[in-house]
Amino acid sequence: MKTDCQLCPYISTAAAKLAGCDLNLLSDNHIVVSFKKGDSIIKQGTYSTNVIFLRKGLVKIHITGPYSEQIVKLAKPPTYLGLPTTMGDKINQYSITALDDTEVCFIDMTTFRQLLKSNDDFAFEIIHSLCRYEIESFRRCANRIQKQTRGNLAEVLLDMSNNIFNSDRFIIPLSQSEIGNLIDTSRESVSRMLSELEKDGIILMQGKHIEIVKKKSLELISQNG
Amino acid sequence: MKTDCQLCPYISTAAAKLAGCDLNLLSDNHIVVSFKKGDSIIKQGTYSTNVIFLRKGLVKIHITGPYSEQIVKLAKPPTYLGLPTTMGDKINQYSITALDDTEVCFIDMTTFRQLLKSNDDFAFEIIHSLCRYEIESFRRCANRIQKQTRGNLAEVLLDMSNNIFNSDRFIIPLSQSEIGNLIDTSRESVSRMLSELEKDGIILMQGKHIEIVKKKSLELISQNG
DNA sequence: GCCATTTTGTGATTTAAATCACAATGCATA
DNA sequence: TATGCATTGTGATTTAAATCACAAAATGGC
Repeated sequence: MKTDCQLCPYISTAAAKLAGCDLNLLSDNHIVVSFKKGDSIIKQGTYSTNVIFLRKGLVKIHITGPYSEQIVKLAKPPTYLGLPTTMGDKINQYSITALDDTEVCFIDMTTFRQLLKSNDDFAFEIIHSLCRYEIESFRRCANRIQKQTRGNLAEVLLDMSNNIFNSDRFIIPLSQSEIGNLIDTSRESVSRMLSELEKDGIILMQGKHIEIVKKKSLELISQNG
Repeated sequence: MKTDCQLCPYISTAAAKLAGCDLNLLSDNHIVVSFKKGDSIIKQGTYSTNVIFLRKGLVKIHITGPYSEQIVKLAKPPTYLGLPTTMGDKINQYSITALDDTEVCFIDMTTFRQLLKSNDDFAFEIIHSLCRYEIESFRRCANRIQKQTRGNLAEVLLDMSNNIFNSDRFIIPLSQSEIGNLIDTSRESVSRMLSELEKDGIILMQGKHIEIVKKKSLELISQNG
């Protein structure tokens, strides 16, 4: 399905810098695709010539580690995905899987490069966001390594609440195994710690439904360990 | 000290894409500065309006974590440093410290942006390298988390041998505490494991001088442990 | 060359969290 | 609605590695 990018409510900061014919070029050279929860959007090791723009939904980025699959981070709209792949050797260096019903634009790489060439502001925005990702990833790594499991779990819950769902009540989009994988701990530990948090009245859980009751306490745990 | 970038033996892949007057612009708007081992090149939290090009030497990038200073990675020439800072809010988001006598170019941010504008290939090279950094950082994080200490230590030694010094004999540019910090383990564990590796005849150590004797074994440990 | 400071080596003890084991619950779909 | 598979909860045990404690070396400045 082609769409007119002029009218797109999900248009990215970078694409917003594109005017007239550049935007038409983008309109003419992309396809919107829907994915259902659990669907694989890109798969590590496969070939790709598209940049992906995540316009709606939620995804996880995961990579094959020395022993097992490792979730690197969650990504929410609006964001470009798969840039490293298309810029480099065209082989996907990581996988992206939908955690929820998701819509993405597949943008032809040649088009994308053309836009970078013809529009400095667009290029600058892309560089800007890549730089932000780098800092985020430094920070995330330092946190995960230095904090204990309790702190990391608290941080993930806060991240979901503050940045992804913008609400204190939401449905956790990951299984406990996946959370464990994301914060580098075992499924059992996640289970135990969620129980503890509930026992302490900090959160309320009902299946995957969660409510953060004492956000301040959770923030303290996130900061102190 | 200003230098003519035309003649620079350390010119970056990106800058190599610049022709004539663009290269003169770069020549006129940068300063080469030398740092001695241990000197701080940029310090987290301070203000900066320069991009840094690492032309000679070796540096560590480190960030203030929730508990302690964390070494994120080592960087060797040729590479740009501090891009995220200058692209974003101008406050350094991490520190860079020389591990050896080092030479860097301070490039004025306005100049750098101008080059990005006027030369697509330059911009594309920058984007390309930022993408590579992102993938590397995903990979590094997955490795550190999944491997046990032995494996991570082996990997760092191999990285130094293969990518930094291009030799099986070199002088370790970090203290054991710093290595511990880099691979997320304690100083004592690093000491113990280096001793073990030596006892097993895999490496030979004399102070900070190290020789990798059985590289194959070290690679096996890096992969499996 | 001497002294202070930093770095390293190694044993003993503690600890956070993994792993194992198994039951219970939820969920999807045939 | 029944059947099977994936997810979750919780106790018991094991384990890798941190921490503590102290001595020995090495390094650097004066």
